[in-house]
Amino acid sequence: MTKQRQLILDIIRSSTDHMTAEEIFFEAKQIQSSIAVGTVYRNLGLMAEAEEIKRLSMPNAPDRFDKTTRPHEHIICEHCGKLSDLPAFNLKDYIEKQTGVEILGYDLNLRYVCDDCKKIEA
Amino acid sequence: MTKQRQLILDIIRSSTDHMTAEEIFFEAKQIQSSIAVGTVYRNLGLMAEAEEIKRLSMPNAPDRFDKTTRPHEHIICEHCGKLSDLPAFNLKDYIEKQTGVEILGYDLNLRYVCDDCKKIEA
DNA sequence: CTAAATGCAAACTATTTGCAACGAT
DNA sequence: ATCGTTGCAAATAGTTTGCATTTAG
Repeated sequence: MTKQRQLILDIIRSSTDHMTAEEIFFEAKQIQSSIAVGTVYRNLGLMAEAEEIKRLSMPNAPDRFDKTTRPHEHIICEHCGKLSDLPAFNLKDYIEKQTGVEILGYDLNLRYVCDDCKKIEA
Repeated sequence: MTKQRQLILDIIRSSTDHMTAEEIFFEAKQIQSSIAVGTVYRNLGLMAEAEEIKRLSMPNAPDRFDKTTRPHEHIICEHCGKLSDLPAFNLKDYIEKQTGVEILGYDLNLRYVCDDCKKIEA
């Protein structure tokens, strides 16, 4: 656990958002200006692998990193792009029951229009 | 409808697989060697937009293109990487019931171990 | 005829990697 | 001393774009 890795982890843990590697890199630079982008990517990969954080892959967008590793879902507003958490709702069981296939895991991104954008639309 | 666009569409429609842009490009080259990679990407984007085909975004992998636009799911073997179709099972309704949120759409990738790989493992 | 699409090449975004120097044990 | 990690820079993968030329309607 180097100070760079600790710094990256602290940034993710203290963020309310799901940050991209680039965002994490810029925040890290504020604190340790010598930090390299490669170091950020390397540590994000390692920590995701070790399941200390979770990597979120979004279609046609940079990966984001989630401090919460316990199960929950993600939903993205098609208007403003805001990404929010949704409590887990046992999707794995439902899918296994419906398909009869043993699911090891899944990646899910839900799309909607958030309340703020709905107001603007109306 | 140019001959390039028709060619790309024919390749997708006649494939059993979910091809990447690169794979489509190479197949197209066999038939029209002058075709440019930019043309392939441009047409794939336009046809996905027009919902003549469907773009599949997989984590850490190039996009794939699906001739089938009617609802169904995708499942990937963690061992051999084989991507298969799964019949639709009303996931949107289930999610809307569970979350109380109106879902416009979703991207889902399921992970499992396919039968062939299970045999090899055992 | 003319607007749209092509081919080509260069640009771009996100990410990975090789390597010499550095740092923790 | 040693082995993993860093910083740096160059490389890579996938995709997009500007522009002069060609083509479809």
